[in-house]
Amino acid sequence: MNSSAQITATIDGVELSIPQDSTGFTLFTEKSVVALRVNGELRDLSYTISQADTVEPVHLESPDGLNILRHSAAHVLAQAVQTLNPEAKLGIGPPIKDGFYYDFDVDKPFTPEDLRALEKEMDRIIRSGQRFVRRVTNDAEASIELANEPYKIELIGLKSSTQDVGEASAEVGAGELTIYDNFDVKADSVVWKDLCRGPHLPNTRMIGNGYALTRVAAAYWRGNQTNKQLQRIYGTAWPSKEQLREHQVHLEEAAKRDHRRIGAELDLFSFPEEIGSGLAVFHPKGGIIRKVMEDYSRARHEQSGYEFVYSPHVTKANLFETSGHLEWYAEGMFPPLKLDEELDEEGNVKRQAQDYYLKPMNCPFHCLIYKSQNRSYRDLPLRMFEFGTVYRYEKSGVLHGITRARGFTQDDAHLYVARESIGVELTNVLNFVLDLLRDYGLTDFYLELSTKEEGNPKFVGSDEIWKEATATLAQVATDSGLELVPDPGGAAFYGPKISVQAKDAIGRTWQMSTIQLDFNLPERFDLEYTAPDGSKQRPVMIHRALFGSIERFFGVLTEHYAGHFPPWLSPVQVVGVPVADEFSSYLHGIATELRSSGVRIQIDDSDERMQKKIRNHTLSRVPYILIAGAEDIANDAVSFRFRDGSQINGVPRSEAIARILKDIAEKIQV
RNA sequence: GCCGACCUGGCGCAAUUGGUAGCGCAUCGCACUUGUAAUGCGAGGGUUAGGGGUUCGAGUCCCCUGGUCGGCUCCA
Repeated sequence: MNSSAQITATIDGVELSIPQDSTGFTLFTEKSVVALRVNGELRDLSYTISQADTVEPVHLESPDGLNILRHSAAHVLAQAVQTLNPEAKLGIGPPIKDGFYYDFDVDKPFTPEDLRALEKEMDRIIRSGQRFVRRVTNDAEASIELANEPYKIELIGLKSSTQDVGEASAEVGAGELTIYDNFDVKADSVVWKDLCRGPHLPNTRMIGNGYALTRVAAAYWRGNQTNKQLQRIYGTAWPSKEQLREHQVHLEEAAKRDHRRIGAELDLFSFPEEIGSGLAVFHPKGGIIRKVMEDYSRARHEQSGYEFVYSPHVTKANLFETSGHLEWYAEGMFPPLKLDEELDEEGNVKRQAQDYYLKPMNCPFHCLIYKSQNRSYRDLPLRMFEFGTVYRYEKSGVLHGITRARGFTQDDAHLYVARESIGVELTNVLNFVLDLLRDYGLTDFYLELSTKEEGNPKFVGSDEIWKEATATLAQVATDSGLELVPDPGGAAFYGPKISVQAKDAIGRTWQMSTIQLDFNLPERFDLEYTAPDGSKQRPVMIHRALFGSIERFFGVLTEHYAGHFPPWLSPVQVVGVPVADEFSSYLHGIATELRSSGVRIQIDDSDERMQKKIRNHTLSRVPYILIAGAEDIANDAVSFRFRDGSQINGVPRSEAIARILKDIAEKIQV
């Protein structure tokens, strides 16, 4: 056998001489390599290496590898759908976090039974070991070949017109237009094909059994509300069945922590249908948690130089005309109340109605407070804080328990600062925010910096001030030492912002606090202060919410702790369980002592058995159960039982009391 | 707002092809007086989210309204 000509390429970081017809298959024989990265581009394993290429293997377990796995699974799903329903038209089918989806235009929506049938068909396709074969085509040929796929034709058109194809980049992305053929070796023929940029796994068999179809939902074609709705099937896919199972366990864990479920279980809050969608009432237990949160927040704000203000829930339209909300936020507001209209006998308007609106935001009110007197540079920074209840007419489909509601209370503050002190003030605010979040038990953060989109005329304020403010925000963020993720173009039209993203106990990320600069409202309200040189200057406003909304933060904490609130937040901090009735007066004595220090303690002297009491109070997440019987009393002691079932027996009474008080005071989780 | 699924005593669930609402927990009463996750017995409680329709008959079928859930879109 002749040795073929050699070429030189960098393979996995090493420069090697390799046969000139080398492909990923010949270079990497480990089964875990599913694709290649050639000169930075993802390629199929079958890609032929050229002279001077830099080639790296893509392992199945890597982020790229997982995406390829999931993308290939999406293809198999689409093939299964068209096998079972040849009339189904293909939309797009990209990989997403943990899985994939594929959109279809079908006459009848899919049912859960359809999903089971589709999984069966997918299994068959996977087991049949079809090869994914890449084929380069062109607009004209592809259009003929895919004449029955109107959505794909549209994508081809978009690609050639170089429009932004958004999520559809998985199908037609940059570069050549390609089709992937599914080649069935046994049948010796192409059994299915899809317009796709690739790359794919070499073979359907590699998808294995670590996948599942999860749900169906409608989705607008190309994400545009004015387009037709397609039926979307979501799936999840993993390198192994075990990893799939792990993922499912994680979802179950998340479901167990769902604040809507825990809120009902622990009797924290509810959404009575009589009140209306997205409007919650807090029950006594939820009320305690909320009050403690608010009290602590107030105390901290007080220490940090904030002044407390209050504003009404309704206002005449005029205020929101000045602020601009009616111009650009009207659809997020409840419709106006029309007041004081008077008609004469003929029904003609004698006196025109006044429109009043429920406030969707507090800032305009605070601007009026600012304006209530002439301000000096000596007054700045002026920090106004309010637990301001706002009402927003969220679309019915977006409501989600207490984290996305129609009425909620923001821990809102507006800081009016001189331009030159923005940096100092922002640093203070960010430190304040992080410090307070840590007190509530969130410790894992990163920051997101949302900046102006260059060249977009919607942004108000001079380039100069944007530049300066953005640089200041970036500096402050960098100084915090936290990871900073840029969000270019994500700024509001009126100013850049930093948002704090917090990870919860099971690794989910929640957007928490936002710190937002505003060049717009000071302008609209014509806010001024007198500078040392006697000139009138315009302050900059910083909007800042720490919890975002108390309700939302409450929901996040509920999920973070899975209802096991730390003692300082627990509605009932201690329950005393006597072994028998005769011991309850001893526990009442301890309760009196604890209660005088503000501890929320109850003695359960109902006539249930003590085992039952322990079960009940454990299920209701009481941090400390104090048990006392003859033994304990003899030693002037008490026995602790914790939520996890662990216990410490015979703790001297004074020690027990000291421990409880200390844990509460230091906000320790138990 | 759009698509789909769903709504049965306080909570979680059940009720063959439409045949006239059951269970567990919780609640109340009685007994038991207990050492670490459910003591026993008994009782009360729903006309099936609200309204309309089809039918001899509707929790089951159809329509409208409200609400919930999963997505889409939205969350300056």
